[in-house]
Amino acid sequence: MIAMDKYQVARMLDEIARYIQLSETNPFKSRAFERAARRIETLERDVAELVTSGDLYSTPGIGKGIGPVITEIVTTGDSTYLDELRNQYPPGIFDLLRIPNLGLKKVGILYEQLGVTSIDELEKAAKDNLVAGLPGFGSKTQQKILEGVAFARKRESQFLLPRGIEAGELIREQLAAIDEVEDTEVAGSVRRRMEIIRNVNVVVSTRAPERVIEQLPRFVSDVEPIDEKTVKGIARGEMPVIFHFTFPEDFGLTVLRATGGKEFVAAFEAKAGRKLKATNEEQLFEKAGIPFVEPERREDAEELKRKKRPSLVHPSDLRGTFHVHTTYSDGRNSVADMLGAARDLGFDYCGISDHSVAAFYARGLTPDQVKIQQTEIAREAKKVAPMRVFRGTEADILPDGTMDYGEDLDMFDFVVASIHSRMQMTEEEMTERILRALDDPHVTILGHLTGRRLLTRDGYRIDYDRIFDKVAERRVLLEINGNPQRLDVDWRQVRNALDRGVLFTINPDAHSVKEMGYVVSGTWVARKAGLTAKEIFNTRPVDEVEEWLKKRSSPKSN
DNA sequence: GCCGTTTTCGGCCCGACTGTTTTCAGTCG
Repeated sequence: MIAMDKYQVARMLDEIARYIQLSETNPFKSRAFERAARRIETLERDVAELVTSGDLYSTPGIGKGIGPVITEIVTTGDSTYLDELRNQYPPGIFDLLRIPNLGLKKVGILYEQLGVTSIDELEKAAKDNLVAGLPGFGSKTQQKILEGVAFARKRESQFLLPRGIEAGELIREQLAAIDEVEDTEVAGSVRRRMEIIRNVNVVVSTRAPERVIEQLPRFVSDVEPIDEKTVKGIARGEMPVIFHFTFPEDFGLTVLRATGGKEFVAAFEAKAGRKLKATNEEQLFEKAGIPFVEPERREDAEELKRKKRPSLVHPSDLRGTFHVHTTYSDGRNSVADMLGAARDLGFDYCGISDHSVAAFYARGLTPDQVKIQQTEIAREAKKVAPMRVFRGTEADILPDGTMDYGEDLDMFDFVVASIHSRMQMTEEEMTERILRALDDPHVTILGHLTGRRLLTRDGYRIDYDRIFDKVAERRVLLEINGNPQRLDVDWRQVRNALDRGVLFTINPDAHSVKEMGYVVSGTWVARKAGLTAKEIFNTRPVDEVEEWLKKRSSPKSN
């Protein structure tokens, strides 16, 4: 028996489902595989044991078609069915899904009829006017495809921050193992924790740069010099890495310059007055007589003008969090697993909030299902005591601004109000919609303010001033959504919100145990905006939080 | 492909939007 965990099995079933969608006209066959994947994924027992015990076929959604596929995967680690499907299509066919409004059906047609297997080939076909004549396609679709190709190309040179952090730290470790390297630092936009980056900057302190440069091809490809102190390379075939070489006595200044931003560095150097020798940045600031400025606060020179430096919020300040999904809706892990993850983070409290019934696509819960979940939460809460557990929901703000669940929201300790539908309203309509939701006394937290998906789609347009004023007036918490694809609210808007009296909460919007770590990415936003612990609700002690939530859920106080 | 006190075939399936159609298919959240 090969050791396959349930997630590996589910991934293979999902891949089969995608291939079926490409080729089959019957949408229900692919959906059956997806359903089976979800079933396996949310299994409370070992998938291998399910197979050996013979209970596989009494599992809902698994019959004589999918059952043997799962059995083969679990016993051999492979699927001949999946291999056949893979052989029918070119590798990389799913790359085409990066074009907006291209789904599996259209990709299937493009491949079958025109032999299109890549974005380049798609662009050529569209330019040759071959796409417009296909069934289900027309001239507008062809035009949109060309726009989509341009969109995807632009995105190819941009990356979400975690990719840069991972690449930078890996290279840093590898460099540190070289004898001639005395010190290293990841700098640039990665160190400033910009949400979207174009490259990774690494500063290398050494007496023998040429000896280090010789070894760079071990970590990156396409190594080429930019100038005598700077070398460029490509990590993992996609991420540009810029190496800044320096002697140890100039390490401090080189790190500062390579970290940026331009405006900050210029103001710093003007203030320092001369080129300072320093083996690290702290020493550099000290010699310049300038209190240290955290890298996140260096987008402009404002911080240099300030007399007092705020102590930026740190992940260790967080004592708990809200907005955590479970297998009851679209999360990948059980209530017990998610609470365990919160406890492992050292939290004193955790709020569970699955989707509401209107979020059909995310398997939102009916009120009856909520009752069942709350019974389970109560049971699991005992096991993680003294950590406290709050029973919440991420309820949809409906298009008219009323809240999903209506008066049934009384069932919850807290309510995250979010928009998941009808996102193309005008700014005025969207603002009114959110303002109305904020007037509902059940609402505790306003979730992912703009609904943006970084590198994928812009958020909906809203009147920030009016919404922040209402959030403050209603004493609703404004979520800082820590999912690196969202990081919503944008850090550039935070100061405005703060000035209007808004209180924040850093939430992971976790859909798995691993994503509980998104509370850390949430602090990136807070820190870039200059927030301290006192402006973040979930740095408060659990008794205070419980009291606050109780007050909010009794309508009289509102 | 799965399912069935409406059981072996026909239904499964939310709702808005877009572009393609001339009544609907594909995409998205």
